[in-house]
Amino acid sequence: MQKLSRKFFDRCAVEVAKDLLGKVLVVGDCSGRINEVEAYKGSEDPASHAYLGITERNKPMFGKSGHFYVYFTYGMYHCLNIVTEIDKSPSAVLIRSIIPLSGIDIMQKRRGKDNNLTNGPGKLCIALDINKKKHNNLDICKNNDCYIYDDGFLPKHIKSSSRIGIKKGLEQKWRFFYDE
DNA sequence: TGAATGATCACG
DNA sequence: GTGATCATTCAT
Repeated sequence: MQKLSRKFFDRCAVEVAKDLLGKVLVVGDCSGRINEVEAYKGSEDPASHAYLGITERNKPMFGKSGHFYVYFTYGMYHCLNIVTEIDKSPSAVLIRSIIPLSGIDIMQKRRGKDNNLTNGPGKLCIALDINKKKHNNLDICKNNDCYIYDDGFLPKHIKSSSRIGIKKGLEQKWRFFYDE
């Protein structure tokens, strides 16, 4: 079980995004394997929250890599990102979907009736009880409750497409996922 | 296809 | 302050 270090996250967001596929995200008593992500870069990416510069919300993206960036959207949902790249380069990887591994009963309880526990950015934050107050800007390289580790699993075929739910930056195929 | 639902942002 | 927007989800 190799816990991912700062060095892993300190690279181009697109590379980190691809390499995060198959890794295991741990948040408290729950965990799941990452199977869908999106990369968001800073000044060169009009779809990124960081495109227009630093604000109160996107501040974590301008900080050190290996931190959570959690934001609240559509008045109802949280989304989870991992900050990447060196120092002040404001990039991040959005975790869009995970496959539940442990703490499934807890996640079931939090999500209610729906069988699809964690197959969407808003859903997985509900299942893992991720919110801005507790998790935003958390250093996942130095935390014992929240971190990502490599258990040796390698996705067979990684696919890519345009990112979901955005109007700008559709030409970049920075959504990455795998089926098996 | 559209309603839910409120933080966030740019503007002034 | 104000109005538009929004890296979503769920029920029609």
